[in-house]
Amino acid sequence: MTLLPSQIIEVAVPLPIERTFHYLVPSRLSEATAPGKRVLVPFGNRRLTAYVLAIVETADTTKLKEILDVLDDEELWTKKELEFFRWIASYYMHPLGEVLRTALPAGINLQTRKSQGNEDELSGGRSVRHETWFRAGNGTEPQRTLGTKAAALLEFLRQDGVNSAAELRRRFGQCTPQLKRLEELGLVEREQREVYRDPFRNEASVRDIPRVLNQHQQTAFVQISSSLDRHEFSPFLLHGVTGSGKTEVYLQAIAHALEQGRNALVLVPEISLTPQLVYRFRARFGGGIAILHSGLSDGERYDEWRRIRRGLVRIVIGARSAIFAPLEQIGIIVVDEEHEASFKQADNLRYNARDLALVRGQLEGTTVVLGSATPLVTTLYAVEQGRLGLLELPTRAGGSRLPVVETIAMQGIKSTISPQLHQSLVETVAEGGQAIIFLNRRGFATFLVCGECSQPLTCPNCSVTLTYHRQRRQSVCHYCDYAVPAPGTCPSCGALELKELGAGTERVEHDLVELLPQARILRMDSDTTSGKGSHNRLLSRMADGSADILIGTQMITKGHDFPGVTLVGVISAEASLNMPDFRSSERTFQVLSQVFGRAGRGDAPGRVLLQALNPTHYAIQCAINHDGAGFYQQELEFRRETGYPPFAFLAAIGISGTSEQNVGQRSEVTTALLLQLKNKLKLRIEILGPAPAPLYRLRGRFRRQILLKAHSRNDLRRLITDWLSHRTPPAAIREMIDIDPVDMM
DNA sequence: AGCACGCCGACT
DNA sequence: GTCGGCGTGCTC
Repeated sequence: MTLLPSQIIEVAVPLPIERTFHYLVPSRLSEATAPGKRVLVPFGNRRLTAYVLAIVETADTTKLKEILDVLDDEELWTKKELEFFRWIASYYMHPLGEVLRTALPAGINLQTRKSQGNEDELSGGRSVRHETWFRAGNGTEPQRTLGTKAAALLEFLRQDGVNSAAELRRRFGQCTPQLKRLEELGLVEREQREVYRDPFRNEASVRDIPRVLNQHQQTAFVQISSSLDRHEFSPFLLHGVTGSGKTEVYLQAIAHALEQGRNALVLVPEISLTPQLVYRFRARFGGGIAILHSGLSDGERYDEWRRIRRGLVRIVIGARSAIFAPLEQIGIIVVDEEHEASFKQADNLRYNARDLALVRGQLEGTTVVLGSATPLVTTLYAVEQGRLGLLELPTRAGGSRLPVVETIAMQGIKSTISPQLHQSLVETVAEGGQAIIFLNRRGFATFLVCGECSQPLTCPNCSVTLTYHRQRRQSVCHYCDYAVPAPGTCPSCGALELKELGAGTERVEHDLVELLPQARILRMDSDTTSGKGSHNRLLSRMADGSADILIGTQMITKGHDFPGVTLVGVISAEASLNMPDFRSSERTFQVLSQVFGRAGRGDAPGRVLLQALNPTHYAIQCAINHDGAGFYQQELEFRRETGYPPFAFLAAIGISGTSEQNVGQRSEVTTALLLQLKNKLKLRIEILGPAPAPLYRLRGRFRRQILLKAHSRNDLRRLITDWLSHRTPPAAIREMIDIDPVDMM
């Protein structure tokens, strides 16, 4: 008797372990086993889901265990997709098993549980919903035993073919006994079909036809479609001012890909905020669209995933995680508003979907379109370097003008609302118009700024502005609890006058209620939109004219248009410049540009009043003058001088401890390590924030970020690999962000 | 991530 | 004399 050599497979487990593992496949399962499927494996004294990566030829067979089961009938991923996930795992230094788990819809995995004794049970694993369908069978009809309802049912099934139980019930009322009887007689047959829970089940769709493109749109479209015809990786930046008709270009480019028999993947920042975009896609293309976003239930998400996997979907629209959608034959990947920070996943696997779109596009040989009115500095640099093609839409499709922005220097003005803005608000409300007040700070808090040199009081440890607590007469750092008594003089220039600045939305609301007691005022920020649907409720109150003034944070710059708004006020436009982030000027420029774009959307150009203590910063000036080119030029100059991206590579490394008690110890180890690395590798190391004590308690899990900067990708990689191979490495050092993968192409 | 093994303080 | 803290190491 010859013993067949057992099949050996390589698997990844969804645990923070870098290694992969080998298992034996018993012959009864060898047929069913394939790369891209999940298997149930014994692991330690547990059992868990593992992902089959490959069938391997040789391995040390001595201490291998056998897999227990194969969990999928069909492969979850293709070879190409597995390659993509391997790339991600290596690039973000994240265990492959965890990458694969995050790429899967929630709830699909079998949970790990104890396996002592025999009553241990498998939990988890999303159920597939089944529905019963009936068709006419070929049994012979008995005389007179069929009731009228049964006869009618049979007749209907013979005429109409296969029908679902739900449909039959809708037509014939309660008919289960009759169907059962017919089935016994062999006159009907029953089958089980999978149902896909459709989140749009109840939405009627209106047809939408392609619009005539203007000259710029046409040029962009021609370039994209000819790149589609070439069937190779070609990345573009679609740089179009607000209202320039980027969406129409996407739609027609996607239509072209569909004509080629290829599919389209569309990434949007926050899909719940862009219902009109989804609506337009559905109106244009009808069915065959899958929508993936956070509002879906686990079941719906799983169903959409399966529809995509089975090729029932031609277009996938979704937020960042949609980059993992199991769509095959992709012709085009669109990343709308590519500059948006929400494309970054901020925990666990810290990927940037915008970057991954380029990587996937390269792996699959597709066209990639990054669209934005205010692209990332990095993106424009890539254009400059010839790594991205540039498509420009410099004019608004409707021909409306960008608004004229008036600046109000706040030097010497005590209140949060300047007299000019106050006056304009009074007039606007009196004329029955609406106004938006924008500021990028929540709450009531203030900080101290020198009236002479405009330097804010900052924390010596964390370089964030200190929050001024009026009652305590203290300035406090909300990161590290550093506190100083409110000083009488400016620490940088010695001037005597320090003023309170940086009022939040709450404070502005409070002040406006006092200034305009008659006006109906709304506030929209993350504090007022936490409830489900509250976001839409606020927006509709603005839309139907039952509010006069909307105060809000960045949130109001996204999603809905406000056609009734004739006045936009910007409070402390420079506040976001004080963030401890090398991109603070980039963010400021982007946000202000968006706010201004919002102002000019209606028929009238709209009026913008911009309040700032010191509006001379180039980010503010360029936004005011709608001078994108000027901003990018100056910003690149600044980046070059300071050695920030795109001229250097950055990684943020998180060190996490498991409990509050060992935090102190861990952070000491960490600091020592950091100093070693700094000296040994001559790397610049910037600490973004010292262990923020209040955060330990908040999160139960300590996390501290350290920004590592290297002058080449290899330096950075070596640095982190060295660190990881250190004898006693701090746990979980595997978070890399902000490395632009375009540079790899 | 779990979970076992292993070594030092206050308790039935 | 034990119970139990978390530090360290391993999982095919």
